[in-house]
Amino acid sequence: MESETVVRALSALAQEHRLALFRLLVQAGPEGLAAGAIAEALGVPASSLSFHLAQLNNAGLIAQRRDGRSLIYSADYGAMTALLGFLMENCCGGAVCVPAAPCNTKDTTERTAA
Amino acid sequence: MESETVVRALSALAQEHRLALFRLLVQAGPEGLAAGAIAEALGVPASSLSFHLAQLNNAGLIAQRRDGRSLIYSADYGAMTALLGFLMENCCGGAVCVPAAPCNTKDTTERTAA
DNA sequence: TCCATATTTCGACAATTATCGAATCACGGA
DNA sequence: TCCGTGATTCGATAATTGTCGAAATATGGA
Repeated sequence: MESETVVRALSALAQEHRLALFRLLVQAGPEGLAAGAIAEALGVPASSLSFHLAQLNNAGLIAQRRDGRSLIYSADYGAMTALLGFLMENCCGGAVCVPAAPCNTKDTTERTAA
Repeated sequence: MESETVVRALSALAQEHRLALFRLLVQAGPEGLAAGAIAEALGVPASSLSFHLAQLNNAGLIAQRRDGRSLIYSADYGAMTALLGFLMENCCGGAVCVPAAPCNTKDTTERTAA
């Protein structure tokens, strides 16, 4: 995982609305939520939400799929796992002290084993 | 751990120089590094570095102590652990799937067990 | 085809952030 | 006390980010 990728992911999460949004999706599970439902849950105007969704999507933290007229967003657990792994990777002088795979979800992306 | 605290911590890490700086301190261990040594290692002007150190310090991610004329900075493993714990806390529908205590270091601050 | 709905893109503006030289502060040694 | 060094604060500037209404795009149904 590259440093630039990590910075983008951290930047994406480093904002009240987006942090709340991401956590909402994490809790919603793989089924995800429609953009409209998220906007209502967070009390954010649609255009603002769209901006934040784009940020998270660009950072690779969430996935997008279409269902009829709705766009469904869901958290990418694999990306989150990779991020946490990176942050821990040099903890205690280079030894990974915790298995960097918190959840037994089928990762949608690479696992960055190296 | 409050959402605002988390955002501040993530914001602090969401910057190339600060991410590199924090990781440098994490690798340096509890002994830490003097500001000057960090500036040289990262190739950043002293005043710029001071700004970034203040950000990380304000976010509670690093600790500061004085040794003669030098100010020594070191990573706060407890804060990092708390942050990772928060990010995982609602993973998989509310169950913490990994013990949120990656390292066997004596935490310098509170452990936020709750 | 035409309309209604779901969502994004555009555009303009306010607010925050990063940068870094110069000035200032803090400490130790002579 | 006075000087030198390590580090921070100040101040000005450039760049990035967040906000949200209005307009545009995409899709399904009549």
